[in-house]
Amino acid sequence: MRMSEGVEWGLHCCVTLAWLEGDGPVSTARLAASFELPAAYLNKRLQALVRAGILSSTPGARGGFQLARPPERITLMDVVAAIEGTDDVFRCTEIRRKGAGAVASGREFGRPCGISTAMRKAELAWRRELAAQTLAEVMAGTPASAAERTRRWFAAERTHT
Amino acid sequence: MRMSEGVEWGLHCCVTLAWLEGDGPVSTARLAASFELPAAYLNKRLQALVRAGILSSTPGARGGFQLARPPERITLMDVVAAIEGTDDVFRCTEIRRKGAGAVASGREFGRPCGISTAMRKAELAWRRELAAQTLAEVMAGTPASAAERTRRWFAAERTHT
DNA sequence: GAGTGTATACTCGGATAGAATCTGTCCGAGTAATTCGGG
DNA sequence: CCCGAATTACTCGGACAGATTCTATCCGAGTATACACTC
Repeated sequence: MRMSEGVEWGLHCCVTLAWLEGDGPVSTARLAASFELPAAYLNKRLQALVRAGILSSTPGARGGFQLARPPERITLMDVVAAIEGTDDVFRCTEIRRKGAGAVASGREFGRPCGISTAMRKAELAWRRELAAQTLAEVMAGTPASAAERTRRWFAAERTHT
Repeated sequence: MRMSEGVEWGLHCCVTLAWLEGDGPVSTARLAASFELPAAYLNKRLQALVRAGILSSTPGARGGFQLARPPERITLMDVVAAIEGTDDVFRCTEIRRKGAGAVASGREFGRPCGISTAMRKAELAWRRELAAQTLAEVMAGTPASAAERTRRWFAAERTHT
């Protein structure tokens, strides 16, 4: 079980877009170049973030992506849900009803099985923790030099293109 | 991202083995039949639980699997770790060092990136919750009729084979 | 200089292909209980 | 009745195949800007 790489990409791109706020939209190609990622594939993930309302995209020349709302109002849960989907990680397939359980009175299965609820409980703790952390808080924990360097890199890119 | 079905299988098998404690080892074939699962594949997962020290296996005729320790001392985390492995779900690939970050002073990357630590924090909450729940507690939440029915099913199997 | 048409630079979405992982099957080797045959 | 060999019923582990998901690429369509060209 592993989380898609797209989550890491999406989070880093959101942080970058936050640092570049006010410079107008940033194209997929430049974002991809800044992390050495495949542009077409990254674009698919950014589109998912747009559908989730985290980014906004502007088509046409000098178009691209920018944050749809301030980083204080974007949680890690938002980004993970947008890219990984909202399905439970543990999916109960109700094997308790098969075989030995097939002869049981249907009434016994009125409530979800204890295993399913226990797993869900742990998963909710994970989601709660993700929802408690905003992009702004994560950004606050990174050195200012990184933000500054990123801004310079994109400014340079813009001129010599 | 989804958890392997083997976790559900493993948990249900552990609960069943706990209910059948004292009846001696239970073979893969009978466990598989009781949930209508493919025996050979289930066996692989049970082996993983043995390697993790959760189950013990006895080879030879009338062999099979049984719990290696009481269900009070088996947590959901134990079972998940045995089957899914102990790798982090979110794996940081350090894309911050690529492209725009390549020119940065190496000193800036002394600490892990904020995104990585934030994701890890959420994951630890998940693991903590899994480790807090024992198999015995999960069993306590299931109706006694299910335990009784399971015991009867296995007793019947044993006689007419 | 204003208006128009064309080129350009993007996003968007689908189709598709390759790689990795998950699920499932099969077989040979090892081990212990059971059964059978000979003394 | 006892001992030993063959049979049986399991686990263990690897090799392998199919299905699903992840990663990646490509292309056509739509849209907005920039540029050039005409009047």
